[in-house]
Amino acid sequence: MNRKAPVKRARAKQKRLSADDRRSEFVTKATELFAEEGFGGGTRALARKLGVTQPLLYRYFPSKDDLIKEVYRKVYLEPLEIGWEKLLSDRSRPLRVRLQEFYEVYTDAIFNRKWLRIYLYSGLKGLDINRWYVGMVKDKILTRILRECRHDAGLATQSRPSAAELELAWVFHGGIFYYGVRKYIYEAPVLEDKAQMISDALDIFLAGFERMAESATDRRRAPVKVAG
Amino acid sequence: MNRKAPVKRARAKQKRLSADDRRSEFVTKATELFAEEGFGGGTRALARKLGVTQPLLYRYFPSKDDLIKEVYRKVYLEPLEIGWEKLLSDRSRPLRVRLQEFYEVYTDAIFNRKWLRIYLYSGLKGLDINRWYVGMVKDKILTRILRECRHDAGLATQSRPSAAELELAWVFHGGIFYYGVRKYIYEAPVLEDKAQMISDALDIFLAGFERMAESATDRRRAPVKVAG
DNA sequence: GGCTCAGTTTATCGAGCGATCACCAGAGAT
DNA sequence: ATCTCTGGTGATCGCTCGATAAACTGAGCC
Repeated sequence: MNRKAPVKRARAKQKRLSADDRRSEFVTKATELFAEEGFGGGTRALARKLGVTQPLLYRYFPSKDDLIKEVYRKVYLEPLEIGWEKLLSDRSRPLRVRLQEFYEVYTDAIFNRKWLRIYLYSGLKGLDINRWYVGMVKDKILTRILRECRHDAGLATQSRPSAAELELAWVFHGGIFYYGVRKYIYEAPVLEDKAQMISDALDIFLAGFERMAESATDRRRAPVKVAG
Repeated sequence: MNRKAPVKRARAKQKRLSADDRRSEFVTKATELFAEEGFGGGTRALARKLGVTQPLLYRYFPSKDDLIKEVYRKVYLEPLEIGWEKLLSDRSRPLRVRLQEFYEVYTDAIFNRKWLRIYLYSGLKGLDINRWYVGMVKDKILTRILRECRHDAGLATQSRPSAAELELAWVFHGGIFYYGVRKYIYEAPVLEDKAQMISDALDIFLAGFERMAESATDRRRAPVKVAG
């Protein structure tokens, strides 16, 4: 399977890669191309990026759509490699520190032009994988964060967070996410210190959570349909 | 200029609209089409939506690109019709109330599938008009909000907000914006009471601003490069 | 050397795209 | 009734797209 060093490396014009290498090269360059041009990017432009001809693509993928699916898989699964559970749930460390570190590594993983653009393009296509990712963020990140917050505040542990809590977490999460969009999609000037931005966002989120927890039963304004 | 009621209305197949009507019909339907399909949407599909033939488009627009520009103009200028300045700067009303109302009418204007999708598509194309809009949000909304916040907190009025303040406001604004994205782009379930979401986001933003104002000089964590 | 097999290219197809041009048709003025 | 002006159509051009089929080529094996 693994091609073993063909001895004569670095030829002038290296053609004839191993099947595995060529295939992953297609996926990599396709990710770059689609990130810039959208999924309307052409197979000929892609081939040009690899220095090969266009029909070669069809030796490795039955259709352009299959290539796109592979790009999705790679992009969406990449940032999941970090050990989220451990980071967020390790109660031997202060909550504040855990959250700070989690969002630093999470944004390290997704705050780049390639990831964000592919994510937005696929979101606009309304694909299932996008919905899956959003659900994953909700279940694996936000719900977990809220559980830790409740524990930290000495509140009863709920199996699922309330809708209001979840929305609070979403607005917090979305605010951080939008920082990446401003920087890498809109290319607008942002506060360069990302860790500081996260820290400030955390400050107000945690303060907001405490406040919500304190006034859980005696909300100043009319409560809506919040259960309990 | 103004076509005067052609008397015989409501024909079975109303062809032959006035030039003005047909032109704006093209823009309207093109907005819908491009919102769904992206700007790669075809001129034939557009013509089909109007019930006319494709070459007719070129009686009204020199090229597809010109049509797209018109769509941009319409979409980006639409939400600007609200009287922002008055809403935000009317100091006879409590700040909290002003902010709540502003974000309610602002999100009423932009939280719909058409606007958000066109906005994201054009943002991905990296067009000048998008940068212009982001700068406008910064100057006309966030800067103004921060000025009112500083006034409300009894702080000295600055000509321009600090980078940290601005980032705080951006994260807040982005969090609200992302609510719209979740609802209309990702079509994910959201807390349906939009006003409540805004209210909660405002709570934590205002609390965060106060906190930042209080501890402006004696930050608990190591200050970074914040001026002053 | 000659065979084989896998990676690559050349040539090409049919469909769809944006755009152009000559022509058509119907309402209003005369 | 006829003319005219203009909104609208039919046919088509050149190009690019995704995809296919057949031919080519070079490394490994006998």
